[in-house]
Amino acid sequence: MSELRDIQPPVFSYEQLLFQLLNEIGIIQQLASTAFGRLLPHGLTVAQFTLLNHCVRMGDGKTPAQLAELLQVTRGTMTSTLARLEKKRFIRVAPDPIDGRAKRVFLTDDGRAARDDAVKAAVPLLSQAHPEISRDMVTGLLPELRVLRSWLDQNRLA
Amino acid sequence: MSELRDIQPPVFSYEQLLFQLLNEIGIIQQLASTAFGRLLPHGLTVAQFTLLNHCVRMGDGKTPAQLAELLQVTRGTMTSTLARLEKKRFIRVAPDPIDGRAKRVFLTDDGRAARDDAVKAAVPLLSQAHPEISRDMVTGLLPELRVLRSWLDQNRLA
DNA sequence: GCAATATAGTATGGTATCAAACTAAATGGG
DNA sequence: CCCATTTAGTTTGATACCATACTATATTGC
Repeated sequence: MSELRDIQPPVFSYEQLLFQLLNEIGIIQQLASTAFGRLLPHGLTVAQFTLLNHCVRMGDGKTPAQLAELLQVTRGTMTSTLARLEKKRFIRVAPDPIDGRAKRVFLTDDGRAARDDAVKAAVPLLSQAHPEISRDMVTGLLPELRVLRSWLDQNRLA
Repeated sequence: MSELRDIQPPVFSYEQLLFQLLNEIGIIQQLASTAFGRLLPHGLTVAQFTLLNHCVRMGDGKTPAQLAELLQVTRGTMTSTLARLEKKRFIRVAPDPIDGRAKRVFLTDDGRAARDDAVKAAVPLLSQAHPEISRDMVTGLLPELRVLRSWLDQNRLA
């Protein structure tokens, strides 16, 4: 049936495919983060949890500017998220003793506990994905998505 | 050097890996959509473009409820996006002749043109990803991410 | 030293988003 | 037929986010 002369050019251009990919990623993000947000305890939002989680896993004591950079949000957004977490007493913000412009962000015991609660609440949801989303699929996707993220990161097109 | 008894258990649990994956996806979404949003013409936002794009590609005349479902946002969000697009005269919203509760959403010529302009503006950005993000990588990722999206979609955990 | 520049953080205004509460219209079971 | 329930859409209040413009402190070049 199929002959050499029947080979068709790609139906989608590279740009169309990449656009579809980013679209798919956008919807996944939306679904995952609303589902996750719904089960977070202590009135935490996804953004707030992300910050607490970062401090637990990567260590606290960073400046707001560093956190904004690492979590890929603007400094204005970080100002707002930090203020909300501080009001909940989940973090403490202290002036930097050396640089008069800067501040330093520290976890409180309550913050650490809230983060642990949130992790506990999330595990059952994540577990449900198995076996439809296999471990191999996840480990296969991760490095490729890291390449994509890293490219976007470098070509910040700002 | 390496012996059978040296085989280690997985360093990360399935849940941790999946969480990392969703995290990566979240950051990619953030970076891509801010970059994309910056170059959209006619004061379009990503959400507004997404709606116009859907109407061009999948046909117009749908109800707000259908659009909300298809684009994975709440009806409240759709109400807001439709109002903004209507104010720009990029869509027209008409009452459904049969169902007195419903409305129908139609593209205007201006809306179609604005969407085309936006696509033209986006292509150079997407092209820049080549060859770091290969076509094969994109075509490889797409079906797997569709599986993930589809799982999230079905288990809406709502 | 000091003026120009860079960097840290904040404030403002606008869009997107959700959840929850609401109105109006359709549908279905006595 | 009518009341209860469902469905379509809107409104409100809150958070997140960006862009832009601003203040204050540091750094650098001369």
